[in-house]
Parts: sequence; C-alpha cells; structure tokens
Amino acid sequence: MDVSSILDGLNEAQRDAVTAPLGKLRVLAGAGSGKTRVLVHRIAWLIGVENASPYSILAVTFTNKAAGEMRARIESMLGTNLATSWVGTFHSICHRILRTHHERAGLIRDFQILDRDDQLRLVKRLMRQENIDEKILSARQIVNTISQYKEAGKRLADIDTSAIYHPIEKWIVHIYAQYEHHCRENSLVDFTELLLRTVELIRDHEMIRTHYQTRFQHILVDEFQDTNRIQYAFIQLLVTDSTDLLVVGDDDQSIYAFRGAKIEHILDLEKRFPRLNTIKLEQNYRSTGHILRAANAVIAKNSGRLDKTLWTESGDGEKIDVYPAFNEYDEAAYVIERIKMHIERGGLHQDIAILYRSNAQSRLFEENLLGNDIPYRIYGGLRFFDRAEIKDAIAYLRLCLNHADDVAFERVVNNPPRGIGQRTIEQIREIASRNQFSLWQALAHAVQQQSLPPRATQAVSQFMQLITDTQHGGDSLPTYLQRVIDNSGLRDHIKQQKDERRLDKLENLAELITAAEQFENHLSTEEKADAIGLFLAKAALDAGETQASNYSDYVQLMTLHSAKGLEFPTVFMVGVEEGLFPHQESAMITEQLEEERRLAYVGITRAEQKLHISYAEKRRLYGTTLYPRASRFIEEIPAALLHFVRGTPTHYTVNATNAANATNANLTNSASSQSNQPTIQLGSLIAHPTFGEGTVTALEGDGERQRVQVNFSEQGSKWLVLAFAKIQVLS
DNA sequence: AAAGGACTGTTTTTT
DNA sequence: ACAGTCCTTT
Repeated sequence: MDVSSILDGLNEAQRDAVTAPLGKLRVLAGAGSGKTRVLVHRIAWLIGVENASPYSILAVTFTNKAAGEMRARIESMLGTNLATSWVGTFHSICHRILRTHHERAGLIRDFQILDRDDQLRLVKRLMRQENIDEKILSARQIVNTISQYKEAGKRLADIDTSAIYHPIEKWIVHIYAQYEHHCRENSLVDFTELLLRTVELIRDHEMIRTHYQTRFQHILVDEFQDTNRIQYAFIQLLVTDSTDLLVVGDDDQSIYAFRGAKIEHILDLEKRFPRLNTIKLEQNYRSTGHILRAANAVIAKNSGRLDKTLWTESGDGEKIDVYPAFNEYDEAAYVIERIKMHIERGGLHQDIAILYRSNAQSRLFEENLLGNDIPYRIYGGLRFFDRAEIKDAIAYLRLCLNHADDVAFERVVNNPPRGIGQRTIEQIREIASRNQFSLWQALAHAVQQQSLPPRATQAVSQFMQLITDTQHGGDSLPTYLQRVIDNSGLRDHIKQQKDERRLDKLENLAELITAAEQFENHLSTEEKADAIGLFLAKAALDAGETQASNYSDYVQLMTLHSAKGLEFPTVFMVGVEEGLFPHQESAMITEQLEEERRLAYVGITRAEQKLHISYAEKRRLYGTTLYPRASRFIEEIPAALLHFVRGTPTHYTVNATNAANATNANLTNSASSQSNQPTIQLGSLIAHPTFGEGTVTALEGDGERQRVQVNFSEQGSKWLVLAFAKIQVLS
C-alpha cells in the first residue's frame, strides 16, 4: 500500500489527521466533513505506512452499523481482511473480553445478556416478591436507577444505605440487591453490566490489563462525544503513555445526554492527556452554503463550544423554505405538496427525509403519504430481534441449551399456552427459592414429589419432555434452531391466532432461520464451534436491520436523533415550534436547551440541497390544543437565508363572523360573537386586544384555517387565525 | 385463554 | 387523543 493512494483525495486537515505522528489526537469533525474517511484512512495509514500490525488495532464505535461499515471500508481499501483487528461496538468488545476471561469475571462461558425487556421482567418479578406496589414505584424507574448506579461504577457495596432516608430509594436499593444476586447466581449480564464488569476485570487484574494495554497500541474511538462514564473509563484503562489514541467526534452533535453521554469527555480531553493534539475538520462536503450558514448561526448560540465553523466550496444553493402552517394538517399537506412537486420534476422518493422531534409526529405524515400513494419508510420502531415471536424462539433455544436459564424458562413455560398457569408457576418459584434450585430443577422436584395437582403435573411433564427431547445433537446452528422452533409449538400457535400480523410473525420466524444461516456462513472455522453462543450474543447485541434497504425508493421518516449520521438531498424539518422543539421540558434548563440546539444543528446539517422548516400555529397534543410560537431556532437563523412560504393567498372577501362561528362556536367574547361587524378584507382596519390596531395585508385559507396577515402599527406584521384571534373589524 | 374496560403516561435511544 | 398495559370478566 503506497502513501499516495492513502492520501489521495483528502483535504489538508484530513491529511493532517491521517498522517499525524503517533500519540494522542482529537479530531473534531463537523457534520459532513469526512469523519469516517479519516478513521478509515488513518487505519490504512497505520498499517501501510507505520507498519502497525492489524492485531494491535482496536476501533470502537457505538453501533453495529458503524462498526460494520468501517471494517468493510478498510478491508476494501487495503484489499485484505482485517481478521485480527478488533473493530466493534463498546458492548461487543466488552462481551468478547468477558467471554475470554469469563472465569475471572465470575461468569460461565455462555453467560447470557439481559436486554431492557428482560431486565424489566426480572425487576417486576422481584417487586412482586417483595410486595412493592408498581403504582408507587415503577419497574422502569428501578431499571433506570440501577443503570445509573452501574454507569457511575456504583456497586451495592459503594452505596451507603444508612444515608438513605427516602423509602422509595431504599426500595430501589433493595431491589438492586436482589437483582444483582439473581444475575450473579445465573450468570446474567445486562448492557451496562457488560461494560462495568469489563472495566472492573481490567482494573483489578494486572495481567489482563497489561495484556490488552500491550496489544492495543492503536486505539480509535468514533463518536467520542457520545461516551458515557463507563465507556470513558474503559478507554482510559486501556490507554497508556505509549498508546496511539485517536478520538473522533463533534461536540456540536452531542445529543445523547439523556442516556448518559457526557459532552465533557470530548471537551476536556486535554485535561486527561496534556499532550493532546487537536485537528478540526471544518470543510463540509454535504450541504450548500445557505444551509451551512444557517447551521453555523444556530450552533453559535451555544456556550462552551470547541468552536468550529463549517464552510464549503460549493455554492450558496437555494434559501431555506420556512412554512408557517395553520395547523398540523396544513403542515402535512405542505410537505406532501412539495414531495409531489419533487417527484413531478423527476426526483426520487429516497432523496427526501421528514425529520421530527418526537415519534408521535410521524402519524399524520404517514396517513397523508399513504393517502397520496407515496411510498415511505419509518426508521426506528421494533427491531428484528426485539419482536416477541423472535424473542420467544430465542428463549426456547436458550432453555434447550441450558435448562437452568430461568429468564428463558419464565418466558416460554406457558407460551404457547399449555395449562401451566400462574398458580403452578408460583409454586415452582416457591420450591426453587426454598431449595436454591433453578426453576427447571424445581419443576423436576415437584413432579418427583407429586406436589402439584394431577393436571398441572401432566402439563409440566409434557413441557419437560418437549425441552429434553430437543437436545443439541451437534447439528448446525440453523438446523438446530429450526428443530427448536418446530418442537416448541410456536409456529402452530401463531397459525391458530386470528392476529392480523400472523403472517408477518410466521415470516419472521422463517427469517430467523435465514439469519442464522447467514451468520454461520460468516464465521471462521474456529468460531463455528461456538456458533450457537455467538448467535445468541448477536441476537442480544445487534438488534438486526432497523432500516429499509437503500435500494428501495422510499421517502424516509425518522426522528432527528435517528437522522444523525445520515444525509438527504431534501430535508423537511417539521414541528419546529416552541414546546415541541425545543421540547417543553428542555426550554428552561440551559444545558438541555443547548442540547436541543445541537439537535437543531444535526437536523439542519442533514440536508444536502434543500431544507424546508415548518411549524404549526395550532396543534393538538395530548388531547389539548396548543397555539405554539415558531421555534427560537428559526429566529436564530439569519433572515437573509430564509424564504417564508405562504399558501397561495386567496384574495377574496370573507366574513369574519361566519368563519369564526362555524368553527369555534365556544369562543365567546371574541369578535365572532359580535354581529353587525363589517366584513374583513384586504386593507381593513382591525383591533386586537394585545396587538392593538393594524391593517389587513393578506387573507388566505378557508373555514378553520382561514387567517389574515395584519400589519400592526405597534407590533409589526403578524398572521392571525380568524377562528380564534379576538379581532374586531373597525372598517 | 381470549376479550373488554380501566388506567397510565406521553422526548429523544443504542447496546 | 391515544396507544399500550393491567386487571377483570366470560
């Protein structure tokens, strides 16, 4: 691999980053500035020029997708396979370490991973056992607090229980204790535990620590602004004075504080590494000048930034269209209309993304896209391995392999229903906890002692028979999985349901077999021996395809958060209103408001050619009606970059009284309740209780949407919706 | 074991 | 408003 081909096509800053001397380097990569490129080329540089062994490289990402892309790009660039480098998510890397040193970590080799759903089930069960009322303290709250403790590195021993006076907190700690006990007994590890246990392992075992510190001479971390406390601790434990460390990230795109990310990690990195070099990537290859200037202007309002300014060599492009909609229906109609125009001009659906702050906003757009036969895809939602039928099948697989897997046991013991009711299960749990048995052992015990009623004994015996009959006899992963699903009766049960998603569910089960086949095909020879264990880990750590294939022509709908890292020729940012975005809860607290602003920055910088921003002047939310103002983020964009779009003004005379009465009969005291008013028309002089007097400069819409633009002598120009504005027509 | 009715929470999400 | 969950009923 020669030097020039590694540096080909890189700009100066990118080149500086790729060729930087070994040491501690922070690359601040603005949106669309070629961040992944730098990571990929840097690794090629390390291997090709610095003669680094691929074995000495550790590259960490947050998502499986990012890890997969990075590996694929490096491999295609180098023309070799990177088998000995570790490229993966924090969680998959920690999983690998724990599996390797499972005994030292106090785990069995095939320890299982608890996802959030499993955690909740377990905590709920413990709460019932302890008679804690879920109405007073939710299982979710407990799970969240446990995660927070773990993220802070707090084990039970680190919690001073005598200093806790609040009963709720006492209960939480009490359940935490039981939860920990149960997980330790059963070799269960939740997502946060995967990281914490690894950090403790490396911290407390010098041999292991030295091994990895020596091995990983080159450590690269992507999206560093998203690291939480344990992830940061993990990196710090591996990095020594001689480690070549590259962290890449963007403080302006830190949008995950709510899940524990600490922006300080990227901001204050030089405090940890005084010799840190910093390179900023500010040239943007994605968006037009107008869009970038808007993004720069908005983010400039934040404090404590590392201060980047994006620029581009491409032209200004079009202005940003801002559409003040009458209400959310009008907003959707605007977006649909623009999409149709785009298609008529020969554009593709996949060029377009609709981005919103909260998932609930997707519904209206879905309905309208559907109604207009425009193909669309929604990102997010349930991922493949999170679907109930898939989790059921996986639970059967787990139970067949390890009868002592109580989490799997609980999930499938009466699913499909086989007459093992609540009553029986209670008895089994009782036997299990009295004798320190697994639930499976308790079943066997109960059958042997004939301590269950005859019908239950019958049902239980059949269940045990089913599981023991499905032993793993050395078949391949997909063959065995197929057998497990067949024997479980899941398929037949789904067939009998009159669920509308019945066919989808059956398809998903078939898809699971396909996934297992593909997974096994991609394993190396030595990994094949572990195929089942590795597949189970994948099912827990990689939720499967979450997005539509790139080859299909769909309009894309997603939250602003899930849009991070993506780009689209045309972007609609919708619902850009005070209360929604910035969200109500975030508006009062500076840190949270700044995070919302970063989210706005992320949204704006998704657009390549054209950005539309819309907001509704009236919106129904949670059963009430809001009359929001345009978001401050719109005001933070220089007006010269914006083009305000209005519906085609309808220049005809309307009767304010009728219009208002038709739609808003309850509004007394408004102009609507007064008769004998002159009709409102262009040039009418009107009075408004707050804005004073003004002249009508435009009229548009009809019915409930009918509104007027009024130039008030004191307050300037405003749009008012006749249906609720308290207008008095003077002439 | 499925179906109806009350109750709840409602920003963002990966692993 | 509304969807998802829990508990009751049949």
